[in-house]
Amino acid sequence: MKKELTKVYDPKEVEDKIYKFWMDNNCFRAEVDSKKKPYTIVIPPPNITGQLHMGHALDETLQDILIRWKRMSGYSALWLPGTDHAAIATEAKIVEAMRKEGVTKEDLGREGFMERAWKWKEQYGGRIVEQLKKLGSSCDWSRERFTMDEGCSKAVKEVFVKYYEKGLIYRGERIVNWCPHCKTTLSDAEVNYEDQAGHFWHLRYPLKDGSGYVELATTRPETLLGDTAVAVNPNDERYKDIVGKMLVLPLVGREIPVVADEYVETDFGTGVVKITPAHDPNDFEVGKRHNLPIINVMTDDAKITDDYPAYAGMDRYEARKKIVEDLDKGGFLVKIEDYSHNVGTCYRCGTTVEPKVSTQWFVKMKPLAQPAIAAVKNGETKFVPERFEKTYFHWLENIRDWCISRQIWWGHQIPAFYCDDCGETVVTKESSAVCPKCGKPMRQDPDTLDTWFSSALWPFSTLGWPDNTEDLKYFYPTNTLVTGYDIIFFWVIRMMFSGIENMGKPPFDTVLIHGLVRDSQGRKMSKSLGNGLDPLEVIAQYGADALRFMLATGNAPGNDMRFIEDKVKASRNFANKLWNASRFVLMNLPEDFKLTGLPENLTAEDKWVISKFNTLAGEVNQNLEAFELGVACQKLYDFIWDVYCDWYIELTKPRIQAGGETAKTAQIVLVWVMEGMLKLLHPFMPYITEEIWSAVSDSDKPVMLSDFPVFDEKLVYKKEEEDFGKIIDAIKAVRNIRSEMNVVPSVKAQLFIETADKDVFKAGVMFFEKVASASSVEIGDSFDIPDAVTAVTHSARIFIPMSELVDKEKELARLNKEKASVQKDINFSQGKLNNAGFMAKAPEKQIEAEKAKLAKALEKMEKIEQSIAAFSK
RNA sequence: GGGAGCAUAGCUCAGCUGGGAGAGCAUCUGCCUUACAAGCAGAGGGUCAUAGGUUCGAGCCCUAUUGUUCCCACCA
Repeated sequence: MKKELTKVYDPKEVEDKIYKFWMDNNCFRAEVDSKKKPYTIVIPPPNITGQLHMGHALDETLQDILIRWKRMSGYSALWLPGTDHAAIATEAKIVEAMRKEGVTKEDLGREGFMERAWKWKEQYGGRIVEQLKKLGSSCDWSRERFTMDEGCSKAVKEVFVKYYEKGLIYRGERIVNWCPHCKTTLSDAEVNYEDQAGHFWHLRYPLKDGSGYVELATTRPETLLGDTAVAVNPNDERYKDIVGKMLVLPLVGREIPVVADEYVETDFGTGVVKITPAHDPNDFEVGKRHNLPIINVMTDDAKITDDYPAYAGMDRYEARKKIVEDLDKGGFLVKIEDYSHNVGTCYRCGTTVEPKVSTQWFVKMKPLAQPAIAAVKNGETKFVPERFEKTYFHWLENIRDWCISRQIWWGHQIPAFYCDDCGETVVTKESSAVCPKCGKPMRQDPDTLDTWFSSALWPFSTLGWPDNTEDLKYFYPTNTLVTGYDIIFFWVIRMMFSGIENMGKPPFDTVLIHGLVRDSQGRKMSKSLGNGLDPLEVIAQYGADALRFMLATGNAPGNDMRFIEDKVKASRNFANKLWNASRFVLMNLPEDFKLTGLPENLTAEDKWVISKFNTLAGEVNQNLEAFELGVACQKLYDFIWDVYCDWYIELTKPRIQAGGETAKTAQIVLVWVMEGMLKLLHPFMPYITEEIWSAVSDSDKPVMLSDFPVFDEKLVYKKEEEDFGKIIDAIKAVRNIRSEMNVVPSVKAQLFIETADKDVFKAGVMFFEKVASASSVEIGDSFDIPDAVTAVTHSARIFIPMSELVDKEKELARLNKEKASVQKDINFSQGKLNNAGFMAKAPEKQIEAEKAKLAKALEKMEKIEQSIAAFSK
């Protein structure tokens, strides 16, 4: 029944096969099951345009670890997958592809374009999904969703209409962020600010009455065309007299007033600001306060309009050059300074954003933000790590209305209809509308919604909302949202208020935030730097388990991490180690072996390893509960490598050789602990654990559906752990001395163990022979062996008679050095125990531990002194 | 201008609610010991950025400083 495993673990041979096995057996499917508690994660839907990158790999790994753990812990665990239509990004990609064929959007028309876009989606939208599978992601693919599928679209319309009716969505003329390249508006979150080197042009505008000039400075001289005022601070004595006077706008000749506004800072520049309400957010506000006209001077692609023939058709930067030239010629240019300032750019294409006044749809944020703030304040939803709550609060407390209309076609078309005759507006879930006033068919708003409008609904739209489905009732609110700190603004916040507003409950109880995966030098991975590492290539080389384990290990929540190939190698080696351990176990089992349970006749080392395993199980659960996945990884690594492989397996070798009952027991414990390790490790390394499980376990269930081990009071063997620790200490002491003396393992030596724990050590004799190179072992109350080296532990003195190798002086020096070290320990412990403050205030447990330490040290000291005395004779 | 993170072994990083500092890699010394050389056994290496403070006790808590990274913000 047990099958042979190859000598080296080859992930390529295993991964696809195992994934198919899981899929074929419907292992990822989560059912609505009233007998179980639900545990839900919705995937941050990757863009259909996307390629899997390391950020995804980290994100998916963390989610898969959690979902597999919960699934094994008896929850009905749903990991709901899907993709995002990524409005602007996708449209840009399609348009680009069309451009290469010489086709434009206009050529195809809206319907033709959409048809093409859907085709593109069918062709490429599944690619990222297939890539996710390579990681081992245990998503319930039967529930896969897409932000533009029928259900999500229905949810979007429902929400839009509801918000509109509640006054939470409105249409209005505002200044918005406009990308002249993508030719669409952007939300505030989609604008990146970067410091750019520029100039400060000092200009002067003549007073109409000819009494002189006003000097001001600007970073954007081309906006002069749209100036409708000049502003000064009302308290600025210098300009008191000219407030209310008229100026003549250079080059244009328009007459504009000087207004007084608090917004102007007296001590910046000349204390005079030109006001261009159509092309600057602040100026727009000033304009509103002073009832200034709004003059748009640019087209959608940021060229000067035909209203200014001298500059018409010029790009804004060309126009800037020309205008400065003309100003200079006209004597309006005073000076040019170098200046660096913050410029908003499009998050997608990097083009400098042009603030622009236009009529758009907005979500009123204040009423939505308040409950979202409250939900985190009162602990309904918590962030891990907690510090990200500050970011969350700060953003929500300062939020402005959300511009949601986009001038592109790929997305959810805004469900608003206009009557071209009477101007009536109707917002409806229906796909067409007739004007309630004039009875004529209405025209739908051509704009589409911000892509985040639909992702905001993801935690409930994917569960069937607005229908009250079984899924929705059972799985909502979801539990853990796992995402990078870089999209808290875009997504987490919007899901929070959407969930609260539409479902009455926040969409998740925990937001687990992770950092970025950087390259080995700490730089952000990016296409332009070409330093991105393809997770699929890493998987091909080292295996998905190795990549996952590397990403999960040593990564604290919220912190960035570097991708270091050596770490992947270390994880790969770990997988191989486990693989070989399982090979050892398998090749030492009888044909008819069947694991039934732990037998009565466990030895000290059996109980030692079982007890340690039990501790591990408890800790791993605790760590996962606290989202300390990296710590859990480390503990698993240490146990499997050090405790199980380096110690326990070695200890079973002499027993298996001996045969009989002790061999049988060893075999059972080997398999029992192995199965437990496979279960504990499975969420982290799903493939290899499943593969080994299929060879080792008699269970008819895959390991991914087995029960996750938990701490078990019955498996605590304190006494045996301690006893066996004495043997380990002694073995280490012997090895240490032999190694220091450069004695090769093939040279065996007699050991005489002087100890009060004779029974404990008697049980360990074969181990000294096997792993401490002993030719024979004698145990007694006291020995007197001249010219022997002594290894000393707190529980034993071990004589190693190797007179030909012993250098008396060196040996004395070694013993004295050890004595000094133990003396230090004694002093330290005594110092503490003699400290009245410590004795009075430290917890009882701490004091007991200190006393125990001191006792051990004193025992050891006594033995060292005996050895020194004997040796000095 | 506001806010946050980070600073621990040569390198990359862990270190949970404060109880004598850990891992991987690298270095050094031995070992092909029939699961594994992607391995085994040992060793060396840290004033936990600096200065104060709280505490019986500080890598961990508080304050300041320095360096560094990032986020937010309408100074034209």
